[in-house]
Amino acid sequence: MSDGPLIVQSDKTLLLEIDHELSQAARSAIAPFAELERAPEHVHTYRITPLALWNARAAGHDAEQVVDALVSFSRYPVPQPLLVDIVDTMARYGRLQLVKNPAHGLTLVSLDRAVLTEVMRNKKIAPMLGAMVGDDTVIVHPSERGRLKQMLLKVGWPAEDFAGYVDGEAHEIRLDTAAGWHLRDYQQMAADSFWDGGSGVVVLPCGSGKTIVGAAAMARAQATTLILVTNTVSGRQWKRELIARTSLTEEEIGEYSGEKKEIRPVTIATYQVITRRTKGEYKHLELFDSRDWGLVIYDEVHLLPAPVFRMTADLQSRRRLGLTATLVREDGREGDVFSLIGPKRYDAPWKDIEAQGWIAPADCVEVRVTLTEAERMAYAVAEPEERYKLCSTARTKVAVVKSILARHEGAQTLIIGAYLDQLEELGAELDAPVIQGSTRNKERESLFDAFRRGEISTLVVSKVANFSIDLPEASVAVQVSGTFGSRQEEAQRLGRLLRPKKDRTQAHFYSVVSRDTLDTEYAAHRQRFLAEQGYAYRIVDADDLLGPALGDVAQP
DNA sequence: TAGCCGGAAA
DNA sequence: ATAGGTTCCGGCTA
Repeated sequence: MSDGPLIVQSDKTLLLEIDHELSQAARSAIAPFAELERAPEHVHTYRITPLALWNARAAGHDAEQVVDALVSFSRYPVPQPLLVDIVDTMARYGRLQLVKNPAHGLTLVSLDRAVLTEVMRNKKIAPMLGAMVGDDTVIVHPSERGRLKQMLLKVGWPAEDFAGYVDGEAHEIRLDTAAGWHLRDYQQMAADSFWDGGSGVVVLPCGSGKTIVGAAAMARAQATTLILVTNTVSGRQWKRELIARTSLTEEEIGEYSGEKKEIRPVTIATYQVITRRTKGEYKHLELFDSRDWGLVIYDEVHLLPAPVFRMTADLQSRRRLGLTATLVREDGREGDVFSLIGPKRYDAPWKDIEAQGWIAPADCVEVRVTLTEAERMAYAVAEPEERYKLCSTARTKVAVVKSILARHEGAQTLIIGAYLDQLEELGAELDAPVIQGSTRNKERESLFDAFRRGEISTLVVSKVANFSIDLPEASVAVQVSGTFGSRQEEAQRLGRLLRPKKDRTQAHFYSVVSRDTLDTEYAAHRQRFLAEQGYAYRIVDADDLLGPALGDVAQP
């Protein structure tokens, strides 16, 4: 095709022309194996990475499909060396296999003698391996299963793990569908492809019911389950949901958190509490050994802290399910998620779930604010480490936030920011309560409840809202500042709005950004993940907010 | 003695 | 690279 939307370059970047009529089709064709790097107005840049290719491979795509996607949407002839490289890279996945050998236990097998020899010679890998048995098989110490996979990925020969899992202690868990609900198609598919794959990650948008996918996995496993979550409040949401949707009762579910230390057939623990150390010793490792867990679920797997990676390396014989809305990590440890939790087993584009009506459509607007002369000058002379805070917390934003609120009078609105001073100021100006880290769990619950009941219409929240807090009624969010340029943060924040609304109306997400400053740069970086999911931000001048209603602003 | 609060740690 | 969130713990109050 000579007029396709895609330009394929030999440096492994793909340029996608957004205004082309086939751009959507091309986007979904390349999404399984390419990562979005830049998303300005007209041309988006994707990159083909080895990890993305291996994920595609684990998901059942073969090199032929990848090549076909590139060739059919490409405007110019696709560089032949790139195609060869894609075929070769994809062929690396699974050349080595971890297999349980009836006589020798865990083994690493390859029909390709040279590859096996190459990795056996590697100084870091050799100590994990035992004796050769036969031409193509080497013994692996079972305790090195996870670390070996990490290393093999690092040297470019990711192993496919066929060594299987222990069943764990049996425990009856059924989905309680009597109450007139059933698994949605994508939830069923996610649970099935996780189970068939053995271990791995399911990526679904915020608000699409990831907990239910976890419950479905538990019902498949029929075994005791350890669920790891980011904080106590989210753990309690899990518990409520499991009681409502499964045969599990209150007594069968334990909370292992800062406040309680219950260990039950299904135990929900916070990452914080298990990574807690006293005198350098991990205090709560007992949790992993206290029961013969058949399944470990990692909620918000994009936030998995380093010590949990280390512990997970020792849990390779247990089935592991990672759940997240945004697999991108800001620390570049995607490879460790791949080797220790498993490949991506299922993901659905946010826009597809939206089209099916399971999440609310969202209108994303970046509002550009012009700083006052004084603010601009303060920014100009500020030390580099002060600059971001200065521009993102500029007082001029307050009036803009007010005018946005005026436009959505009566809507349940969240004001989200990263700096507490700014949030306090906004709370005072808007006469709205502020929820931050120091807000006690009890008060949080009561404020969130009041918000859910509609008694409070505006809530100012700090990074506490980055985690899975369920606020189905929120339909407008105004972001006033963020952490660095965190893509997953932006996605989580938009995610607060995506539970479908009763009247099926759309959600509104505003990002208020100071013009001509770092704020704009970071905002652009944060938007990348959502841009990849097909959320097109409109940029609106703050002054225009005083003009015609936003919905009437002409599209560029 | 339970619950609340503020500070320290990682 | 920074600010902020989380948990734990010790002191205070009723």
